[in-house]
Amino acid sequence: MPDPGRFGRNDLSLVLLAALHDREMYGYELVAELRRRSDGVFDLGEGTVYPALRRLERDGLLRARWVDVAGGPRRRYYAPTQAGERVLADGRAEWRRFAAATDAILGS
Amino acid sequence: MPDPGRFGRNDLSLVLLAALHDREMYGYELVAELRRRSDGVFDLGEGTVYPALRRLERDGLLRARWVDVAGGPRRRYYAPTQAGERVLADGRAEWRRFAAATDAILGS
DNA sequence: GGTCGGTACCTAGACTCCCGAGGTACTAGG
DNA sequence: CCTAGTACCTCGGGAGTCTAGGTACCGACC
Repeated sequence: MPDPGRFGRNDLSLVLLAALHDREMYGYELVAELRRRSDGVFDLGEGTVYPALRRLERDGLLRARWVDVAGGPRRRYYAPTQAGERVLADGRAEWRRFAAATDAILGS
Repeated sequence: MPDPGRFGRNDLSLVLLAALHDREMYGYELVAELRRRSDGVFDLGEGTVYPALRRLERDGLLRARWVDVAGGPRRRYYAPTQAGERVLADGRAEWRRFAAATDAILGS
């Protein structure tokens, strides 16, 4: 389980949970989707995303299923579990407080 | 030099630079000031802050000076260098893009 | 046929760095 | 004395990001 309260950590987990909350996706798709939706800011390597997805699965926050695709490699689709949804909700609140605090220090 | 563009990294460095941009401070004071200004969100241990300050100094982003105080331990005051101010300015822009991207994924 | 690029997954290792736990030293108060 | 406060520091663990690779299959191009 991600450790809220640490500094600037686990933002990626939270972003992944949020994206997968909106729509079930597989890793490779997720990378492209995050790049698109973030306007290029989140340009993540696969070596970042795949381990993160497996951690979230290991921690019971995502469930995964393999899907065979004709004419291409099989895909591993991820979606949040109930626990994942809870962590997401908490994480959203946490993020808002963190962002507000950072804004307060950085100035607008 | 902090590496902008990485995910959830070096946020602390940026916050420290910003706080010290507003006013020269020493480490112990900085911890209290960040806690105050962030409404308790940034409750950092000294084991977090002192090494971060030394890293920033090592990288030429902060300059430090010792100040003797009557009736108490001496203090090490920090202020951003010119390079530090540049990194701060870049970091502010970077933070805004990062926060906007995160908000875009998390939803409001 | 061979090569290239795209899709889709994965691991290993380096590196950063946050944080908890401890340690030093001096002051002031009970 | 002993505790609490000020003020600095280091060490080690552990988590997590990223670069750099590797596997495998497909289709297209020359």
